[in-house]
Amino acid sequence: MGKIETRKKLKRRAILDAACDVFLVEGYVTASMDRIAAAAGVTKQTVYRYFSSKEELFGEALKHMREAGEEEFETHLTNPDTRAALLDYAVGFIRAHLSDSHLEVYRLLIAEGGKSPELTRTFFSVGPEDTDRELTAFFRQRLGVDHPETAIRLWTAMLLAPRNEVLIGLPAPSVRQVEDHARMSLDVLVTGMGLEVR
Amino acid sequence: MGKIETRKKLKRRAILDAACDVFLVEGYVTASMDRIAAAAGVTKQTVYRYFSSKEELFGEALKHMREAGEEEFETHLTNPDTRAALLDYAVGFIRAHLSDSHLEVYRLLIAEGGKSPELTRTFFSVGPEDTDRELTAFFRQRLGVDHPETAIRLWTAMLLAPRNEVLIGLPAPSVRQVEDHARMSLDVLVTGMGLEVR
DNA sequence: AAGAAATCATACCGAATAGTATGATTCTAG
DNA sequence: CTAGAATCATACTATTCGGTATGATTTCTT
Repeated sequence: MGKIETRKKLKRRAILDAACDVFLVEGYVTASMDRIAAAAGVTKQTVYRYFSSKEELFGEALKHMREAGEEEFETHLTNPDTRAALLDYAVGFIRAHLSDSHLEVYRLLIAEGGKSPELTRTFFSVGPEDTDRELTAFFRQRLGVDHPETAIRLWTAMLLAPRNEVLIGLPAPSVRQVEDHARMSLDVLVTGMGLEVR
Repeated sequence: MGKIETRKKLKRRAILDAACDVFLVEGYVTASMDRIAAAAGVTKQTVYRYFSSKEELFGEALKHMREAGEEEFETHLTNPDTRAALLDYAVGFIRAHLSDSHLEVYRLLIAEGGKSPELTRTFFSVGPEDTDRELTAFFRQRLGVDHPETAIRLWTAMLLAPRNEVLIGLPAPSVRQVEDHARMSLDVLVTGMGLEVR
């Protein structure tokens, strides 16, 4: 019983997967429902049985991406060695933001975000919230910073430098360069903000 | 004599101006040659007399934007007060990158840059080069930093935080917030890198 | 096995678009 | 003033795309 239910869910997933692929590669405007249907191994009518319009499919595909793309580099924050915890977190953060999937999603959202800001806002407002909370707690408890928002903001900005460079066509940094950059950013943050890393 | 030459140049400029406007607002795919022609107060055939295809027009429009959008916040670097020079430079830098025109160009390039990386690369490789050279010289001469690349990279990254936030739909910072952010970034840089601001 | 739901294959509609064609009209050069 | 150009106005072609319609076929339920 309920066999058709699971089949339905599978079809839905297949369509969403295909939609993500096609949207990420081609962008919202260029991607066609025919191509998405073909990529899902499904007829266009089937696509329309699950999603009433291209716009709705796009929105659901974005949700799908977010759910699929959740990373957990905040686990590093449990390391008792404070400096190692921060360094590992930083490297994980940078690497995640340099991954193809992250870059593609970011490109897509920035591109389409000009016309529908709510979309961009809702997308970005959900993902990082947990991580942000954990990081804030870490700064408070382990570094003794009462209001760590500024420190986190500046640190994050420094960590995102490689991603922003890659976005404008510069070559991706090597593993070694990522580590160096993480170390450097952490040092500047710690010294610059007068933090005590015991 | 040569009256027709100037008329030709004016028409060309008018078309390029219109193309920039339309491309920036609608994006490459959505923008139509009909609308661009209309915005330029010109027939589509006239557009095609000057530019052989939409793609060529897009490339020329990008060049046009770059030439039109050159800012000179590096003039602040001549201020004999070192700290004031850096602070004014920072504020100018942030404000420029928060302007609508900058944001729009950035969005357009990031969006279209996924498919044609050379375009993005060439666009960004020309503009900031002068500014970068002056800033490098400043760090060397006035701050005594032999290899200021890292410092400049981290500083720039911090300064770009507001722009990246605006890009993902967060509200634009006030004038006061921009100044505070510039001050904070400068302090963290100076202290963090152990620079001597005399 | 039989009826119902989902899916397929295919064709179609209306709108939009890049690019071309043509003939009339305006502007410039000599 | 006149010849040649640039431009205009308009229409056309071929294609693409979002979305719908239809009738056949497969898949699940009972």
